[in-house]
Amino acid sequence: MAQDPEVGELVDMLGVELRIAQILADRVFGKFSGPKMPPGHFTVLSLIRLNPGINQSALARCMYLDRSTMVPILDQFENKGWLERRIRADDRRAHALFLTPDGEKTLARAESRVENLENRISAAMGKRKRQQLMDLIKELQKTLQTIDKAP
Amino acid sequence: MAQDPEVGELVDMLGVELRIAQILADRVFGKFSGPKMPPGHFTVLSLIRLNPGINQSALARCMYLDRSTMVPILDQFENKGWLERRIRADDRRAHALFLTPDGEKTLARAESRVENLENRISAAMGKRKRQQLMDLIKELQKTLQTIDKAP
DNA sequence: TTCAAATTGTTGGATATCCAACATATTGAT
DNA sequence: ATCAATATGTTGGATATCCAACAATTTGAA
Repeated sequence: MAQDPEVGELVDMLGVELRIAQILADRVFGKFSGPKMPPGHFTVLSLIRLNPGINQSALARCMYLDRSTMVPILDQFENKGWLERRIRADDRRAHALFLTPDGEKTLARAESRVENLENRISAAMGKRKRQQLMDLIKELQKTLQTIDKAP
Repeated sequence: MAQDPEVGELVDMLGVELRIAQILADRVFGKFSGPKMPPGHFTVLSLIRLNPGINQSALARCMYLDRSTMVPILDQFENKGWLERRIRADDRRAHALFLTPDGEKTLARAESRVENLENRISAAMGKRKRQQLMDLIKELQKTLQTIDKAP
């Protein structure tokens, strides 16, 4: 069978390479975290633990997702008993989010697998390069936000 | 209003940052390429131009998408008159893909907008850093593939 | 104070993606 | 030469995501 062409040699776009890297990262992450914990879901739990009482809109904003996307994710988590939605006394529109002990436990388990994965990446690429990549991705994020705001 | 927390300071995961960078890249790309040309679509046209006669499965593989995902995209493009599917004489299962002159023109127009965007990124980050980022993303891709194959 | 504007969570409709299953066609092992 | 295994394109069902619209609530300006 003839080899497939490699997109990387054909198209010089950061967006294209980012997409492929993310597909691969999600795939590998799935194997490490078990099939029950997609990567976005892990982030949701982490953010709630680190910002107890955060509301749904703020959570969506800091993950760059739509408010409405968060609803079914949180429904699932509530059904599994991983979090609680409490209506805030000072703003009865908003739901304050808190992890339950079960949610904490689930997050902790997933977290150790994630660390395991990041360690393997560090081992393969070198800690220094991994950090360099992380820094450059964040710089790209800032650059893109600037371009986005200034049309 | 209180500021939203920043996910970057809370979770140290390449996958999370990749996802955010890609969301921002897609958003900015949309403004540059017009609403009619999502980023994945641009890649499809590029790949067909650079590999005339490529079949749908090979195209999907080198974009890391499922075969079935390609079908509606190619349907759209065929309806717009941007490409042709020709059944191959030597393998009557496969459809060989070719751009029409209209497809070539559409791709060329999108391409110049993409270059424009990549140039703005280079200008903001510096050519050198942009290239460094590109190289590191590709290295991460290879690393993830290695980890994926060796469980 | 009042009332228009903005915010929050939600629903419904659209699109993109995956996976499993299928018919057709090709390949390869025996 | 046969026939099981594989590859191709497609469909249908599931999930994730976006956007637009909505009711309830809060905020802010006149």
